[in-house]
Amino acid sequence: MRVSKMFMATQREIPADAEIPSHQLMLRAGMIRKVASGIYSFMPIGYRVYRKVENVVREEMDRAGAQELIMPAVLPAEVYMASGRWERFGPEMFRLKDRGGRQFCLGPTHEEPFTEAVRDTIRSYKQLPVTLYQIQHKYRDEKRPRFGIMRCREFVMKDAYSFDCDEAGLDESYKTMYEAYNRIFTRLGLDYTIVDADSGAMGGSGSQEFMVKSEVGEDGICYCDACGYAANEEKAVCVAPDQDAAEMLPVEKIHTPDVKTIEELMGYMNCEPSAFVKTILYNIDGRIVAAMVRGDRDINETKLGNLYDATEMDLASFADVEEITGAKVGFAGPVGLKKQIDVIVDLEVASMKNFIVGACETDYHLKNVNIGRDFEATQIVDIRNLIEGDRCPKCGSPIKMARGVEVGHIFKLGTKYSKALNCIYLDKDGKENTMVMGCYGIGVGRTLAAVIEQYNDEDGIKWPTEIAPYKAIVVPTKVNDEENMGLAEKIYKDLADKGIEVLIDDRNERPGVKFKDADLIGIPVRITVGRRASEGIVEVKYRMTGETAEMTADEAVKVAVDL
RNA sequence: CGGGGUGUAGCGCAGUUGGUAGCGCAUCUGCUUUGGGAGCAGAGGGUCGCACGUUCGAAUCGUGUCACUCCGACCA
Repeated sequence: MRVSKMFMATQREIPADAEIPSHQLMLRAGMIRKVASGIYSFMPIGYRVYRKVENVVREEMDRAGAQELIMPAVLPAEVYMASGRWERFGPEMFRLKDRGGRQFCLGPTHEEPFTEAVRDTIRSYKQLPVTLYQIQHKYRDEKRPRFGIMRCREFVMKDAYSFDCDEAGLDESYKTMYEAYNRIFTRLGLDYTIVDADSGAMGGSGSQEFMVKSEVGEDGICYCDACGYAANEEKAVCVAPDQDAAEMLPVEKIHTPDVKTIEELMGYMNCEPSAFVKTILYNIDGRIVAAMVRGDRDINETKLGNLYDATEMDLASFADVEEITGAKVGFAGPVGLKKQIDVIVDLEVASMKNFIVGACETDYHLKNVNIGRDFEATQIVDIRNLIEGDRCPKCGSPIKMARGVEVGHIFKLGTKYSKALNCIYLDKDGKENTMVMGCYGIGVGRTLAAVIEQYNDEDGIKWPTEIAPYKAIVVPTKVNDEENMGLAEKIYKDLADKGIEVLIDDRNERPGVKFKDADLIGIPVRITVGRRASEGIVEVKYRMTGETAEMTADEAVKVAVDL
């Protein structure tokens, strides 16, 4: 490809609304264009890279025995109604109507259509197991699209679904995908971690996420260097501390006018935040629930929500809080609630004695409160976030925290969808059984962005060879000089003839401009034809390392071929 | 969903007390230049997000609306 003919416009200035390196660089390199919030076009350079990522994914899925097909992006409402997800997805689902008023949506994920397809095709255990996949656009009307292609409303996902006779089969299929994922992310050159994850809205018995460690990651990762434990913050298990052996003291009511936050209370009562227990009221699918964690801890809404199989949860409204506690917001506590509600107590709180809570009376707190004596817990469970330095649930060593970008997620779904959609097969005995499913996703665009996050410098992108848009770029420094340009053209032709993806920057621009562009779009090898063109000597520069070397044109061709 | 910010040329931005719009980069032409985003001279390009209002007159003031964006959505 000739750069002079290429549909590409690089930009010198950083677009104002791009926050993270991958987003800025993709815009500057002219790889993508925003069409609306969270909706992007891929321009030629960007699309080349995108297709390469897609192909790595495709090759490894095929190698693992999965079969590719494609489902529609536009799906009728009924497809999601049997599983209950038409309602459950809520406002995240893009919905539309056809001219006859029938309801459709843009598919946010495809468990249902895949399950239907298998249900309608497979009758016998002899046809199982099977793993199907597609690389298809997904649509989710995200609350907050962010970071360019990282979190989009329209995005491309490779989603695979496995169907097995039983749990043991699922374990096998899952393992096969697990291995395929490792090959994919390794081939893409990513530094990633596999963490235990919450199965969330997908349901099911277990799942793991493939996380690319990155400052800009939206997920918190907890990991242990000592034993290798790694989990998403949402899922990371907290260990119950030792029981406080102190004697129970008599409850005291303390006047605390206008003291509503833990911080104010600390100052007022001259105590550490760990002496308090905060009682937070949630509205979980219309039901008000109290959750209690130590004053300096954070409630893990995922863990709490899972107790109730929640679809929607939020903090209770002020009105609800006042009605239930009989006090203004800020004085909620487990003692003296005006209505009978569930009180979920964090494991850690259960080990505490004589703590301070809101009194359910405006301007008062209670001191020396104890579980069992002063109030009853509905459940004592782990509902807080793990924090750096907490004990590892596996080996007890201090836990470390990092941020990560979730590029892949694998789930053991079990029979959630197969049961709902009646996806059954006949076993050896001619008996009907429900298929056991797994599902496996990779965000193609997000993975691409994650690669850039890990491979860039102040000059631009440094593509790993596997997914570089072109392997090499030939840069003649003087396009009007016959000798110079002639040699450049020869190298270009040699490489092209050998099937190497190569660019020639034949623009009548100053060398500096060409170098800047080559660096920005991140071509792995640059072959500069310059001063020593008459001797047949060129300069080879490696984008990844910055190394340069002078060599003959033929040697340079060989370098690019051998890449 | 809550709060903030911003909408002026392809990109980044300026525009004073209201008087029909400017800078840098990019683009086009010419000459010079040619190893890290060149110089000079010239040129083209804007319903000032949209609507309504105030006014003799609105990019500027008011109201509404849309879009984009950031923070928060851990507060008891």
